[in-house]
Amino acid sequence: MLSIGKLSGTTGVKVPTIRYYESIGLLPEADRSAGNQRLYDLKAQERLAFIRHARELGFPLDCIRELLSLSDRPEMSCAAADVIAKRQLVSVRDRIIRLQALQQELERMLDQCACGTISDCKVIEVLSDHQNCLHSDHGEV
Amino acid sequence: MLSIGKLSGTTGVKVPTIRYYESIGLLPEADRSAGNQRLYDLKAQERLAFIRHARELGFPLDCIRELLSLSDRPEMSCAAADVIAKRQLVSVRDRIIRLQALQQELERMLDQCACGTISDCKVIEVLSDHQNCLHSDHGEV
DNA sequence: CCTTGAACCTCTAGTTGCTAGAGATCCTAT
DNA sequence: ATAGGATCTCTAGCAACTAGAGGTTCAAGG
Repeated sequence: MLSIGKLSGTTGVKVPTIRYYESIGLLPEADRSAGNQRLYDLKAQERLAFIRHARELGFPLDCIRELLSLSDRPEMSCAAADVIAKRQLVSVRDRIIRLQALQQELERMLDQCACGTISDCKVIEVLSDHQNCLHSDHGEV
Repeated sequence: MLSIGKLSGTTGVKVPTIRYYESIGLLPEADRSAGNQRLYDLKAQERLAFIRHARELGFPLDCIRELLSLSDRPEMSCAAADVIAKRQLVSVRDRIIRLQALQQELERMLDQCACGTISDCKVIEVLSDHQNCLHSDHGEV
């Protein structure tokens, strides 16, 4: 059985984050030592590693919650898991597209700037006047 | 002089967001009508458009605060504005790289999945076992 | 065995950039 | 004059944590 600190060490998830995951029910309530300190077994460790990996892949916590509950039902069809992953892929692709547009806009802005005074700074100018902008709608990134 | 609703209409920034910007000092306190309702002139409108455009380009509010204070000093060198924009460009590029790694990982995960039951679902498997993963560190996206 | 200090505990509050709602007031059009 | 939409202030909530206060427990060294 591992202490929360060791668990943190083996999974790379910070101690307060582990407690946070427990508090929102993503991890089950941990067993406690005589002195009320959390103790974790291998299963908890695997569950946390799963969460961490999914977080690294950008899945929001409620998707992870869903994926975890799916992984507890091995006999079910994996279509639901696929749907979640596909949704995530679409969102990642979308964010890439948007960010690439931003990148171009920022590059253009910087390329044009002769680096004189603020009054003829293209950075400020482009930001001030939407007409100078190639794109009309960026949306959230 | 425009009401907050009209200002919202012309700039595309939602009413509560405008009030929020005022509350955090990004916009100056607006003049008020006899009945205590906010009134905006052209200058306020321009300032808000600036903010909106910078937000669309992904600048965080404290960067925008800095850019706004720069734009108030037209005689200064625009080097500082360039630094902020370059920093933003670096961060955008970095996020693109990370997202592209995620995209590949998700694609690989989905490609491998034969869509049977959860027990042989590659999506769940990849998430469960970091060894199945091409990338070791994704960091925040 | 005792002490020291690191690790742990709970709890609250802060972060970023808003958004949603309650309950009251104002303004405009009929 | 009144109906309704728009505005006002204020609080609370969202994601996904992070930071800090103030107190307890554990493990290693003397």
